Order: sequence, then C-alpha cells, then structure tokens
Amino acid sequence: MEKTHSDGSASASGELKHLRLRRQLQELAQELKPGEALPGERQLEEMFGVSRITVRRAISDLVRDGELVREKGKGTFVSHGMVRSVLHLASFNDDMRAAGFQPSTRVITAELSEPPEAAASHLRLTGDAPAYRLRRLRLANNAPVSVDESWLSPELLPNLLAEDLTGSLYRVLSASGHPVRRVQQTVQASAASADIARLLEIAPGAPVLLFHRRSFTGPEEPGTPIEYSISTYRSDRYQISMTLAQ
Amino acid sequence: MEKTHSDGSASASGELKHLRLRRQLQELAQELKPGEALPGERQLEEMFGVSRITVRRAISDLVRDGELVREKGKGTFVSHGMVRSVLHLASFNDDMRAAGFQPSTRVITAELSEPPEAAASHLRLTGDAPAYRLRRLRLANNAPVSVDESWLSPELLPNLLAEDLTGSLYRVLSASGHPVRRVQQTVQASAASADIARLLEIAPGAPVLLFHRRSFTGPEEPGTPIEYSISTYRSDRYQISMTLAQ
DNA sequence: CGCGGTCACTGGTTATAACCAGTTGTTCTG
DNA sequence: CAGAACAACTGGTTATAACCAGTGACCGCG
Repeated sequence: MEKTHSDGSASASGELKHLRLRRQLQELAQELKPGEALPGERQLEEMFGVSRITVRRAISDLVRDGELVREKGKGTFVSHGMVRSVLHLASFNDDMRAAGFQPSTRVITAELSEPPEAAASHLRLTGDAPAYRLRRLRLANNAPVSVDESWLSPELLPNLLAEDLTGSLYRVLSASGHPVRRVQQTVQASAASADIARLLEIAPGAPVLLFHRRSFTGPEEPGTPIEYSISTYRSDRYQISMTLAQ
Repeated sequence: MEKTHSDGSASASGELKHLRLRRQLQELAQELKPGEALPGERQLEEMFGVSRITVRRAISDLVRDGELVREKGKGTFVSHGMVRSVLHLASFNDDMRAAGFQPSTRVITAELSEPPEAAASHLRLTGDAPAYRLRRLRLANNAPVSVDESWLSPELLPNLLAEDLTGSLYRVLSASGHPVRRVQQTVQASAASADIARLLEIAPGAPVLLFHRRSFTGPEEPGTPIEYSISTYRSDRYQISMTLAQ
C-alpha cells in the first residue's frame, strides 16, 4: 500500500489532520471511562497514519479543553466531571457536597512568608512584615478542582498554623472570632501557569477560572481586612451560576 | 562562530528555550505600543538563534495569554487593555463607557433560524420552529471584546429584525414592551473555538470567559422566556467584579 | 527478599524541511 | 489609470528526526 505524504495544510477532504484526529480521539475517549489510558502517541501515529506532531497537536487541544489529561512517562488519560457554584459566602466543601461530590483538601503550604504587594496592601502590612501563606489543593472525589492561595493577617490570627486547615478556612476564622462578613472579588478567565497546571493536573495554558478575593471581618463597614486570596479553578470542573433581577 | 545545536529539552542554563524566548518577546513587546508589529517568525528565529517551531511556541503562549495577537499574512502584534464588569443587568455599552472605552457593535448575523436544543427549550419552541438568531461582535475602541450569540422569541418580537441592533439589545426589548426583568446565567472559563477566536482576534484555544444566559420578561415569576444567549469574552479584556456579604 | 540498575515504554522539547494560504507591494498590460 | 499577475513577505500545517526526562517492570546482585 502506497503511503500518501503531506507537508502541510488540509488533507484531501479539506479538513485539517489535527482537527480530524481530535474528533477521532474524542470518540475513542468516549468508549473509555475517566482515568482510563489512551494508546501512546507513537501508537496513535501508527493507528491514524499521521505524524507524531499531529497526534500531539490533537491531544494538546483536548487536554486544554479538559477532555484528556497527560502525564509524562505514564500516558494520556480520559478526564473527570463538573461542579456549578452559586456566588455566595458558602464553603467549597458545601458546594461540592451539594453537587454530589466528596470534597477534600490537601494543604500544600502553610507558612509565614513575605506576601506579594497586593496581599500586603489589602492586609495593611508594612515593610517586610510577613503574612500567613496557605496554599491548598481542593479536590472532589479525590480529583483536583481548585488551588487556593490565601494570605492571612498574623495580627488577627496568631495561632493559625496550629489549626486544622483541611476543612473550611472560613470556619476556622469564625471559630477564631473573626467571621468573614464581606468579600470583594473579581473573576476572570486565564491560562493556567505551569505550577498551578501541575497541581490541577491540567496542561499549562489550559483555561481556568481565576478568582481574586479580598475578605473582611468585623461588624463595621467595610470591615477589617483578614484574607487576600487567589483561587484557580479547573474550567471543566467548576462554573458559576447566578440569578439577576431588576 | 560555531553554532550550538539542540534537539530537545533545556538549554545549557537549564531553561527551556521557548520559555526564555517568551520572556524575551514580552520585553520586546513592552517597547512597542498596542497594535505595533513584532518582527516575523523567520526574523525572530535568526535574531534569537532558535528554530521556527520554538519561536511559534513562544508566540503561541503569549497569544494565548492575550499579550500578543497574530494575523495570518500580516504578522504578530502587541495587544490591547481590559474592562471589569459588575454583575448586574447593565448594558455592555454602559460597562465599556464606565471603563473609559468607546463601545460599538457589529451585527454579524441577524436571521430567523432553527435554534439549538438549549435555546429551543428555554424559549419553549416546539418542533422545528425557528427563532431569531443574532450574532454580534462587541467592541471597545474598535477592538473586539466579546461575541454575543442570542436566540430570541419570534412570538414576542415579530419585528425584531427591523430594529437597530447595534446598540443595547435589552433596550430594544424594552422599547418593544418586553423589558428583561430577570436573568439566570452561568459563567465558566473555556477555550475559544476556532470561529469565535477568529472574531475575537485571539488564538483558537485561548482562555475566554463564557456566559450562558436565560432571560425572562413580564411581571410574573419566573417570567416569560425571551432570550437565550451565549457570550464569549476575551479574558484579557474583560473580568467580573462583585461584593458578597453576610 | 529487597534494592539498585537497566530497558522499554511514556510524554516533552527542539531541530530542519516542505508546503499551504493570506497579505501587500510592485510591475505589466490593456 | 485600473486591474491582473507575480514576487516576497506573512503566519499555519505537517513531516521526519533526534534527544531529554519520567515511569514502571524486570532482572541481577548482595
């Protein structure tokens, strides 16, 4: 059998090879369960008669869309599910449970450390004054959904590092006498940085939902700043829901 | 001078070539103004002594992050600015003006057409009943910010296609006796599809903020469905802001 | 039996090359 | 002078190739 050869642009049918392969791989993935492995890249290039770079391109697109997951040395796997969250001062754990998932939290970092400018400014820290830095991976059914990076006031929370930080942070703040009463936050779409991507098990550059949050405690308006945080959610496993009226 | 040659992995300094080049290109872009062109890919490979695929990789990352913009046949350009929107029933135009941008709207499609299942379901259309389909590109200072794809009820709006659709759609609905009183929407991060990417002048796969919206009119609760829409916003030019309290 | 090394696999990076398709500017012809 | 054709540029796609680094299984040695 004579092999047809191509150095660029669309195939005979007018469709780009990587787009066609992408669809083919989607179909292949649908016959598998979450966590199951696809054939390796070199196998796929034999199976579909394309170059490895075309295979990688098709897989990269699917990885970015959250349909596939790649692990160096191990392979490429079928991906997971999604949570929809209403915007309110609810805990991650409650949201996950409401959606039928089993939440858990892995504390990656809990330390006193010098905060970035935005956090220092919100927490009204002067000079090189340190703040608590918590970096936590939030999971649903043991699959990563978000990375929360929080900076907290050491003045208000002298014993924070002695607390159990694997549950709701807001519950911990409340039990310490500092319930979060008000939050200002922004939401945007972004591309996952390399280290966040690794934690969330997504490709660097995959779309993520990014929250920047400034939290306040105390009864007065606007309240005393207590937390500055950046939360990064996997786009395939988390979205926001709301009702607006006038 | 002897050319050093590499077939993979990190350079002598331990840093991946495409990451180093990415930083170098960021610096180069900072010396330019939005809209100004970078040197072409083949020039960049000469300038930085890397292969074209490495140049393309570095540029792709910056395009995905919204820092650069690529146009086939024309070149690669420095990118634009950002709007922050509070979640409310405000118009796109008002939001843009509030942020100091000059809004405009380009109507790409305005037709009667068969709606997708989700739109038909919301609008309570039966069988093959058509709906109005509006596809509009929303711009700020003549640069694309979002693509709005709306499906509207022909029953409530018999003369919609005769209206001026380059302003606020909600104002048109209001003037037709059907003010939007309530909206249910979800927000997620997603990767731009090829056709949306083209309209928004971003790379296919770049992160975008995706709104799915169900709008209701009329005084009763929940109201009469009048619009189903999907809006896709460039992540580098649009984000959401909110205050939550308890 | 346990640990370390090797091998065969995995994905990741980078190279050169070829070709396609879009854009723009210049030149030639009617 | 206007339009068409051509050339030189642009980014986009795909190929083959080489090498790197991670993973897991298997084998050999202590």
